[in-house]
Amino acid sequence: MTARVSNGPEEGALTAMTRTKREIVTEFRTAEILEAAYRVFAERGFDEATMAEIARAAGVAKGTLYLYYPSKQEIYEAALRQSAVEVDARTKAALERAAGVDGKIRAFIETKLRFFEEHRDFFRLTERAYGYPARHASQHARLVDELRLGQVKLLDQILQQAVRRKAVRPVRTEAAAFAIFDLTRSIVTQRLRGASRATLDDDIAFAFELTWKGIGYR
Amino acid sequence: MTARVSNGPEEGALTAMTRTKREIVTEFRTAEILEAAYRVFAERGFDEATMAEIARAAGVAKGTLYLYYPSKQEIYEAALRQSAVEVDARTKAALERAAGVDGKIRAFIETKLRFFEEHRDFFRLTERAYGYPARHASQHARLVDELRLGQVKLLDQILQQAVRRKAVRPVRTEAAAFAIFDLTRSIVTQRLRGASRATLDDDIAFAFELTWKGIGYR
Amino acid sequence: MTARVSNGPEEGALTAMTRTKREIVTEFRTAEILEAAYRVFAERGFDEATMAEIARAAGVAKGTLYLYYPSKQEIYEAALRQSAVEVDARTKAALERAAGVDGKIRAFIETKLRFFEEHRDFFRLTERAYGYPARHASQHARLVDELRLGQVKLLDQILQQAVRRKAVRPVRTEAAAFAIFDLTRSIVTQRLRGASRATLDDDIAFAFELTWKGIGYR
Amino acid sequence: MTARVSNGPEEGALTAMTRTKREIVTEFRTAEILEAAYRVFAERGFDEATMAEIARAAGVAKGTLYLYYPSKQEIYEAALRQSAVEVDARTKAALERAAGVDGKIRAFIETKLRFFEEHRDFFRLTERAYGYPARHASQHARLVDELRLGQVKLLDQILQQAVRRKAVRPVRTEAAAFAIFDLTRSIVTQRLRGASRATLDDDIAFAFELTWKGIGYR
DNA sequence: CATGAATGAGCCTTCATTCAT
DNA sequence: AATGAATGAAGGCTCATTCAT
Repeated sequence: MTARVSNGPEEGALTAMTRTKREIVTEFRTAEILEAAYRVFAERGFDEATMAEIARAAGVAKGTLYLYYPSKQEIYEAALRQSAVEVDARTKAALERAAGVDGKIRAFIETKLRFFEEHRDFFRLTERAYGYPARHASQHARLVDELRLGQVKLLDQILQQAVRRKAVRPVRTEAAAFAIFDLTRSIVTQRLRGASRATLDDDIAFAFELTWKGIGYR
Repeated sequence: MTARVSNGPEEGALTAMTRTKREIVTEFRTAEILEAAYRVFAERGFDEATMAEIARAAGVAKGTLYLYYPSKQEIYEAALRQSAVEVDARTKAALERAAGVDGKIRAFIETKLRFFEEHRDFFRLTERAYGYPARHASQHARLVDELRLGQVKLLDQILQQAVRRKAVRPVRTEAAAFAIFDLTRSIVTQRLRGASRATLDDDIAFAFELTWKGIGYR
Repeated sequence: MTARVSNGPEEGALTAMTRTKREIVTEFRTAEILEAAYRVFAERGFDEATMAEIARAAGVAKGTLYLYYPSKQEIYEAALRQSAVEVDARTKAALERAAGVDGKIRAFIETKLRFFEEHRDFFRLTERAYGYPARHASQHARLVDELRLGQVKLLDQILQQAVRRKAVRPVRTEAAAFAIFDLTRSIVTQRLRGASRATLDDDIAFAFELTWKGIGYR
Repeated sequence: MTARVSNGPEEGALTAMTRTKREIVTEFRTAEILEAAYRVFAERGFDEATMAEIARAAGVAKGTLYLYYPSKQEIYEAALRQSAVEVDARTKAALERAAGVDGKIRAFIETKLRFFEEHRDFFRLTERAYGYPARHASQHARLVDELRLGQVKLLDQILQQAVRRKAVRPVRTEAAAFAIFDLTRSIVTQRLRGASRATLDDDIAFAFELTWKGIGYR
């Protein structure tokens, strides 16, 4: 990650290389484990997933998992968080590129649908997270809500602006933001369960239209 | 299960009485267990719930649970199913009473919101069900989908009629039905998480308006 | 344990019998487990002892252990405590029976030596306890010290009386009590390690004489 | 281990120097590790101590420990042995300096009390060793007994001489040696547990007097 | 020589399910 | 029919030891 200028020609270079190598290996392992955990948690859910299975999926020994994460719970949260970060980044980028309130809302819907179309595990992971056992609720529920609220806020801000500019009717923006968020989830669910026979574009158009008319353009 | 041949008339009468008693007790126990399971599963989720806890909540011994249900899994499914039956019944009744497409859709939303407002456990139980481990997926996912589809179909039929009668624009009715179903879930979720500070009536109005405008009245 | 007077001749008797039976079984199991734990802990020490081994020694399944004790740690403490209680009881009884300061000190030594001669596991269990890991120190060390102090106090009281009556020279009684206690331990250790080829009576006489001369008879 | 044949004189010199360096480094590392192991084992006991902790305390990597010792067990034994060697050396020196049977016994007690007063870790390490798991008993118990016997023999020889010279009554010398050894331990234990409020000199005097009267001077 | 990442055996504990009473 | 004691499989986690760099 960080380039280092060394004075001594060999020793410096060696040290630099060693460090970099280690960092690379660590990053690689971390990513590998997360990727595996990702798949396993999506497939099984938190409780049914076993560390043995995650290890197997990651191609490492059980003990190795604990070199990178202190507990099953933390692997889970890391996987969840990483997923969220990726979605968030994509969504934000898409929203910035898009013009107009309608453009932004459509972009939101489209990004989500396209993203989850390719990353089904991700969606299942998130989806499971909502109905999580109460025992870990304090840590867990907070995280899930946080991630969800991040997304909702993006929409909320757009809607607030839209209301101020009278681009839509004076709707309760936060509630509407939640609604749009969940409606998008709804469409994704249908697609992933194979319930929707429509094309992706059709589903995007459908979701947008429903939303756009719902919140009342002028 | 086992047929019993009785010789005398009195013994027969006795058997009949006994049977009836048994049946009553059985029904009573079954209901008691289900009610307990219901609360516990809603509180803990499937994996975190223990048979011991359910037994305690039901006021019976652990072994007794197995006299009425063959496994934890089946208790869970029975609880889920019973919940669904109750919601279904309420919804159907409300839909019958309501007049007009708009009236029926509003009734659908209202029924759900009011019902879950009072039966939070029920909602949590259902909500958890969506993210259920894949191990039991074959049995379980099918059940959850079935329950969900039952509700969606009610909406779908209303929408189909509405489209035919040109009361709404020609939307893809099934997809719209799913959307309305999930939008309702969304509002309930917000209310139950304490996120919505609006009155129940406001939320009902909000959800209906969004939907109604969304599917495009004329 | 507690007798119950029942009014109904049969039902009462049945209930009473059932209760008693259960209590007996519970007591039996508890004793059985403790006895096994006792042997295993004496043989292996706390850390090297496994629950599996204790279960095997007790003739029950691993899970059964947890029906009677909440953790390995608690089994250990219970074993230790029971041992201590037994020794204490014996010692106290012997001290009461004995006459005179010299008689009581001799009785203390004799009781210990005879008891440990027959209950070697017990001694090893206690002996191990002194060098116990610091992790559990708070709970554990306190218990061990408590047990030890109980014994030392018995001796201390005798010595105090003896000093007051000028039966021995004005020695620091508590320190002397500790010394007598540990000297007894010392002799036991030698016997148990097979280092002493003397008869039990000889060892008792030897220990007493050393002590008695040490604290200074007149 | 492996002999190396050197061709040129310079290379030989270099090798010699390298060897010396290596030996120095090896000695240094060995001492460093032992010193660390020493502290950690005293603090935690054998089982609770981890190789990682010892490595950290020694300022080396875990793997390095295995370059100097083949196993945890052997590090433990080496630490124990080294401690014993130090005590033995001190004791022998003190005994040689002291005159008369009484002087020697007093010297024995004094040396031990003073030494442990400053090296509490050492005492705890030794103390723990007595209650060691039987699994490694063959190797371990033998070592502990050996160390203990070494000390006891020193006392035994003094006592034998004293008996021969009729400086004390004709007591069983080995048993008395054990007793003196354990009585010293007892006093140390009391001091280290903070139970004794007496000065070091008082405790030395107390222990000596008890012993000296016990074995019966004339 | 030194390192520390990787390994995997092993342990405590939980809990669904069974079965004798 | 009801009980709850007993079972034992399974899982998260630790840590001594190895080995590629």
